[in-house]
Amino acid sequence: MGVTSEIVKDFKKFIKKKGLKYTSEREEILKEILKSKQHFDVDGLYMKLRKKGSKVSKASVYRTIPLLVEAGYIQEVYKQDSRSYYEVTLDKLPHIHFICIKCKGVDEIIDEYLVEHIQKKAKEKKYTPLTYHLEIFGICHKCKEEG
Amino acid sequence: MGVTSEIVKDFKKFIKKKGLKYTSEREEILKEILKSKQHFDVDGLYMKLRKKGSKVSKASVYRTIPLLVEAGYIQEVYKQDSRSYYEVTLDKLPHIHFICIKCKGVDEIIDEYLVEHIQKKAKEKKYTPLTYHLEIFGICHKCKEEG
DNA sequence: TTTTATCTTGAGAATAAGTTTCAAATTAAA
DNA sequence: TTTAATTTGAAACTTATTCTCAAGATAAAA
Repeated sequence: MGVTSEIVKDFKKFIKKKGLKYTSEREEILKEILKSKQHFDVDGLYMKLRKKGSKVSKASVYRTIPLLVEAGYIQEVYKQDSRSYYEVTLDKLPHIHFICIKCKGVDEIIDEYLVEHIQKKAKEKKYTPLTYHLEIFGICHKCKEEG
Repeated sequence: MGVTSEIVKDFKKFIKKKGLKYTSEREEILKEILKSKQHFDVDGLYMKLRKKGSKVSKASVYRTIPLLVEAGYIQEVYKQDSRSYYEVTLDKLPHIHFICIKCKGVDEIIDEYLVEHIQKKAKEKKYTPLTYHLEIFGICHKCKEEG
């Protein structure tokens, strides 16, 4: 059994546990998302589904995403121009985004130390963390050299 | 001369340098923002101005904020429900924001350990960090208990 | 299988933050 | 002043996301 079907099975269990109903639309959306290897937004995801003949509505995409976030399969990684971008949570490691204020370039690293640190801090505050962003705004090496 | 009038003077210089015109609206908005001791959003700031009799428009508030960000007096700290929140840039210490997705409450802590850690990571990437924010979206203790 | 209660769906309307438009007002240099 | 350029307020516009609701799907129970 592949990783995808494993996740699909778990998602079904998750949906049931919440007293919700497992639908083909929810499964379709999850499967399409699992194929994405990069950041995605609702519009792009919806387009991809439509192109392959899916009849799923944009409203359903919007409704399914919070479930997938809650289940831990995806997470919001950043917002840009009032649009949210998500990615598949392969591991639970948060990304650090280095955003250069000059060239607008985004560099991304994964930081294992941060995971534990955030879990610890959240515990101190009695928070249940679902997703988190760390953005560092600054100047990249290249722009620094160019003055 | 107080800190505020010092900043106002600098802002005027900044505006002039950009070839723009220094207006009473821009000064009014800056002064009101400098009074804020917490996060603020455009709507709240606009309300405060109106309550004290200001005739400034919301459009002008929206137009002035990017200038103040560029000048370095304020920074965006997080976005929630497609609304941006800002704060006065007093020090460069990063805050950790715990944002409850249910009650919308924001809890803030300052984490000195994180400062060093980020400096280290930035150095590895040859980045010159200017400011950074860590936002943790989740569910607070109170909302968790309430189900 | 049929019933029944509940949930979900699609389509489009509604919402709301932020942007844009434009004529009138303001700025500031000459 | 005069004049050219910028800014303003008000309202229209844009657009991501949410909401509404009737019709359809799900699943537990009969």
